[in-house]
Amino acid sequence: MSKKNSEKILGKCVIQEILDIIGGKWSMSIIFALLHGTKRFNELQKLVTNINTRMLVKELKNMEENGIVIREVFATVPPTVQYTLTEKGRKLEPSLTELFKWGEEFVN
Amino acid sequence: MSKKNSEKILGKCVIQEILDIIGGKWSMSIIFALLHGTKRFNELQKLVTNINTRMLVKELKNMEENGIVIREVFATVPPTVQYTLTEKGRKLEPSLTELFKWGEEFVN
DNA sequence: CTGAATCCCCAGCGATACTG
DNA sequence: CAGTATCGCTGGGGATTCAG
Repeated sequence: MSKKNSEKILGKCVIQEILDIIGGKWSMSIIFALLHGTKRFNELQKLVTNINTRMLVKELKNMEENGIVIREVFATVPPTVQYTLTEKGRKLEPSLTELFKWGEEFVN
Repeated sequence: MSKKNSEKILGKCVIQEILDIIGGKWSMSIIFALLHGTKRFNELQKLVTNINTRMLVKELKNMEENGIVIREVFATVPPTVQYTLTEKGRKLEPSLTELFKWGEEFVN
């Protein structure tokens, strides 16, 4: 990492903005779950261990506003809602992969 | 990312443990600052914009307990304390670099 | 099935003043 | 210089219930 970049990070606080988007307790887990493809609300709740309805709704809404996921509603009975990662969301995969590699090596 | 890995992440909540270590508001900024080498408490406070004494102390202590940084005290007058990234800490650089690349491309 | 609405709690964070 | 010690807040997060 160049010195120029580190100045940007610390000076303009890019990190803070990044954390606003994916720093939530469940954001990264949700993104992970969506990396394998579109999921329904229901499926996400099962995949992301211990998350409750309220937080899942909240994080998904937040992620939608930040252009990380796309929300598609189908007027069926019962209702069906699908969540899909956007390009912006999918491009987080390298970051998450690196973090995960680090976790595997050093956590515990 | 393999399906096997994603199960580990979501099932055993590795992400949560990672976020416990580097999910704090200032942790990543501090690590960034330390990537260029050992820094004194004083220097860190100048480099990490807008952080206050209490939080800097707290994060550094937390990072020390998690084996991210090493704290060295010199019995000089006035006192000198140096903080240095450990191997474990330095190996976070790829993750931070990826996150930063993403931020540069998509934030704003 | 997919949320919206409430209520509530506490941990994370900030500001400031003080000390060896 | 490098922290401690207090005080206070606010908002992130949890549990639960209701609704279309």
